Amino acid sequence: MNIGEIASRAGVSRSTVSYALSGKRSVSDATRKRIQDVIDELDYRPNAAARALKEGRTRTIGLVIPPASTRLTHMQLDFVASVVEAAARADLDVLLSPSGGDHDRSFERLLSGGRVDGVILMEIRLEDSRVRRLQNAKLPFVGIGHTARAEEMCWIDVDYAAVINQCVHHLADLGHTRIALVNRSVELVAAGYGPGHRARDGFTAALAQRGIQGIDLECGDDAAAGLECVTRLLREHPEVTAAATINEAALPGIQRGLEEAGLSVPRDFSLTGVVGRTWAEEFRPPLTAADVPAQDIGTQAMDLLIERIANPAAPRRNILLAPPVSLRASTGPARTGSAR
Amino acid sequence: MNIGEIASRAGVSRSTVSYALSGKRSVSDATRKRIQDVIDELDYRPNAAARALKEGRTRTIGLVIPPASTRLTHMQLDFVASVVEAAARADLDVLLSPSGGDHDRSFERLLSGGRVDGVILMEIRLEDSRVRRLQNAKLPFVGIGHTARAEEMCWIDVDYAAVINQCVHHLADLGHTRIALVNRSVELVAAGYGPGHRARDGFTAALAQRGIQGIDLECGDDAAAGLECVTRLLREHPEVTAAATINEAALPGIQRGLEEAGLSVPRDFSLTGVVGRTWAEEFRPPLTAADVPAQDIGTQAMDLLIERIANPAAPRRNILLAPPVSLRASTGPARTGSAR
DNA sequence: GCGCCCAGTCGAACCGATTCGGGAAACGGT
DNA sequence: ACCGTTTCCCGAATCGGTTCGACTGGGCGC
Repeated sequence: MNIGEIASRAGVSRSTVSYALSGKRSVSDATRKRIQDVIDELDYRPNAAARALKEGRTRTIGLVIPPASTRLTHMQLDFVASVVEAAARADLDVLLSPSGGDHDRSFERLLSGGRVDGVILMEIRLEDSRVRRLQNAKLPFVGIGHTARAEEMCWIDVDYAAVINQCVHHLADLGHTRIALVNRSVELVAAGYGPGHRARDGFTAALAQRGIQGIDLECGDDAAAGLECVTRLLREHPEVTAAATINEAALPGIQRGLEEAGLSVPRDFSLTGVVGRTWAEEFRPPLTAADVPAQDIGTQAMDLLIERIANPAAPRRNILLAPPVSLRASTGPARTGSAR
Repeated sequence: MNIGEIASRAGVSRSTVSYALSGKRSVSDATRKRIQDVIDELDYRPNAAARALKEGRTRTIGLVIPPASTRLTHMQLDFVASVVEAAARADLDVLLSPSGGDHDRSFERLLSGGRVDGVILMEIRLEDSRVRRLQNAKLPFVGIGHTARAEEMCWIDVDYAAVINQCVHHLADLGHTRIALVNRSVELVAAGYGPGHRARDGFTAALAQRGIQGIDLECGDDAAAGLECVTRLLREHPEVTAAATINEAALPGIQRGLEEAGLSVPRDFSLTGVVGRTWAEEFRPPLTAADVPAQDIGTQAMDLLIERIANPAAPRRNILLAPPVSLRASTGPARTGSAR
């Protein structure tokens, strides 16, 4: 059932049906009604592929998420949800592409013409071949995160350096002098994952500013790794009394590791994170954390993309967010003396 | 840049380029190489819309998720992730449609021709207009969950009745004689949400079998509602010593409510859930729960859909899973006497 | 009464691929 | 030398929409 079928049943030409539907030229009320009746009767819907082919756009955007093997964190999930919601508000559809590496067929398909009008890219590395490939394909895109050359693309990102810097200062204010940074996985950091590097920069800068010492740790992106990481930390560096982390997935494991070591948070050990507000509040105890406005980020990324699709030649805007640290129950004064 | 451009640069016809790419007819090695060189040089990719139009399929499936306003539970997220992963393995793309109600434009778009080859539907209600609309549109689909008439569609589902039944028997075995069921939200249950109704059925059946009494509660789908719900439960029914729930989103609130009431799990109060294994193990204390194999469900749903797309006339298969209850640390013997 | 404009409609071209029928050349067998 | 195959390639039709140019008739101003 196509537009020709509707046209012949309504006794008009195909173009008239098209104009009746789009309203781009006037059609008499009588004709419009006749056409609408036929459409309702047959439950006709225009073919999206044909329309996309002719119009040269699909009203669909691609969302590149971390590969399926890694579980999404709450924050990433909030990104995805808010992008999807923002897209729905703009009457756009979202095509999901789980791809991190260079050779993902799913990403490859995204690049082909007539598939999506634009792309939102997550989990960007400092050097990321996907950026160049999107540029080559002349596909408008926006990053949640950015590469080493900030000006080469349009993005919105969390200022991990500033955020971790604040966390360390907060812990130092509480009297902690030996602080650990629990980073993302060693593979990810080695691959040049931006937040990992920037968090480390903010960490070492803050340590220097306060004249204190820190331990810099990578940790796998799941609870088991968090448990193993914190256990090792407590064994090898018993002097450490606080940790700052950007690794949300490891937090439940860190929590359990402290518990198993007989340490109470925040009495014996202080912990800060970089997570969404809801999750920080559900954490036991509620987590002192930089509350990342994940919803806003997704929405704004979508806005940037829509703007970029409408006008690809416009200057590339960047948005850097440094959410303040919200004090909750997971940080407290450093224990004096050798309580442990 | 289209196939004609490639053809003229390589000095062949458009059809030859097409055959060189698809391999559906033989092309001489020399010609193929010439064409490939041009393609590599220009970084040509066939237009997906044109291909979809001609071939009559898109190699894309639609995934209907709960509307964006509701946060996905871990289990739902696992469904989504595993569907996406299974799709990627089959070289299919996934189009996300956040829609629950009857008038979602996003769902409406999914029904139009040339958009997706099939659909996976989540959060199905006992009477769900989307099922009929998909049938009318002659779009192959598979439900994760099912309607009141099991035979009208192809689905895979968790047997909530059996699972809750088992949970109640487990609690009764431990000596609990006053047990609560924490269901999903009152709106969802009123709207005929299947798992809500089936859980209640399994609950009342088990109570009758054991000759004990229960409290049947609806609870909103978030932590705040869980907190409020359990607080009310403890106030109005202080004799209750255990709860079974299918409401994953409420669990953190339930946990906090018990804590605030000074009750320790499982010493003073036992709790069972229906959640994914990973999350059950991360819960504090680890949750006695029916471990829903969410990954498998997503994968199998995808398999069912692929089968259904290949052969729409095949009989509609149904899969009902009743994962056994894994005993963890959140359930224990009922306290005797009036400990509270 | 004449010319003009506008609303309403149609026919045809076009978007960029796939695919079928057929033709030319090469090749092998007798 | 002739005929039948096979190999390789081309041209044209097709998928289902959108859109441009053109045509028709009615209303209006002068």
